Amino acid sequence: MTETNTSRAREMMQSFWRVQRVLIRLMHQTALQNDLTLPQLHGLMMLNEQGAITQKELVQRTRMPKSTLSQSLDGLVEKGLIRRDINPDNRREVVLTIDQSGKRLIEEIEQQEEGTEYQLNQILSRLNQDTYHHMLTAHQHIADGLNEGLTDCEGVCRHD
Amino acid sequence: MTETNTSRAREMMQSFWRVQRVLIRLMHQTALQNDLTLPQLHGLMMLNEQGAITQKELVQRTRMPKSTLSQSLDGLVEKGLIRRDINPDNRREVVLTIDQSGKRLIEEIEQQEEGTEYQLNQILSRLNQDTYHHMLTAHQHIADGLNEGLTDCEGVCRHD
DNA sequence: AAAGAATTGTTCCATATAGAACAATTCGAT
DNA sequence: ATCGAATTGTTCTATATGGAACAATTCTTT
Repeated sequence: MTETNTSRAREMMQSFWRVQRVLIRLMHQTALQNDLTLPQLHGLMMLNEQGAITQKELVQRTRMPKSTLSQSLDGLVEKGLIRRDINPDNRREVVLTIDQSGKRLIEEIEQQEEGTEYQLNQILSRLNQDTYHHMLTAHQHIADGLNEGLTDCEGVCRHD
Repeated sequence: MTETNTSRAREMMQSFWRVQRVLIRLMHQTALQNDLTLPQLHGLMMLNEQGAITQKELVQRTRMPKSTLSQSLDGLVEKGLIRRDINPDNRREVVLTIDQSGKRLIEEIEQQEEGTEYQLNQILSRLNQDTYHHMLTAHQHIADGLNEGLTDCEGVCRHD
């Protein structure tokens, strides 16, 4: 045992912070270069993968506050990158659909060599399988653990 | 090979995002409960470990923008948690020192059972050594890789 | 020693962010 | 059918954040 377990938290937070700050800065930069905000980029990427989903779902996936999301989407709609349609079966719900131009933009962003995504792929490709997968596993555990702590039962605690 | 390597970036970003959002939210909460902002908490914790350091150093360690830091410190000084002294040997530099009350506050925060640190330790203690260390290693690689990309030579590229 | 460059912090400002109040719709119970 | 509760999004507002201009000091060159 080379170190006490009692302050893994500290070490881990710092480790996380280091990556986090840089990552955010880069993403932000990438976003700006493409005339988007960070939440917009994040949302658009998620939409690109998921196809048509409701705003509620997008909130759950991205874990952004719904107000932030709602406002970000305005910009995306204005630019014609996505569509906001009311679900006729439940008119409270807004269904988000990515447009062709949106898909194209994401593709471009992926290809930009100065872009975060490209750079990250370079870096990650030098990481060995084990390390990479352990990292993902660890993240999963941590995210799950922390979410439990929040006692947020969204979509889980259904009372019948 | 279960998956293509080409889009690790995507996967990794999402993984990171998941943890990040929750972590920030919790830290923020912890900060608020102790009447601090997030940068203040971050700075104070760092100071607690490092002892007396200059603002410049703190910027480097936390990777916060100096403006954010400068403003956050105001609050900490007002509360008497830290001291800002001018370095007589270089009067541009401000030396930050944590006060007894600051140390005490950090200790309290560490102990708070609802606090992020406590919760994180709980979660992390359930993670096996390998996974944990791989994660740290991966983070290190990523942070280093990304920082290179920024071509920021602060404190590195000294021309003699 | 004086002028210009570099370093270190601070202040100002525009933008991003997220909580809270609000509006619209649907669901459930009577 | 109607009222109240719950769900889903939007708008409003206060705060956090970070870039850029600025001020003070030190270093370098002549």
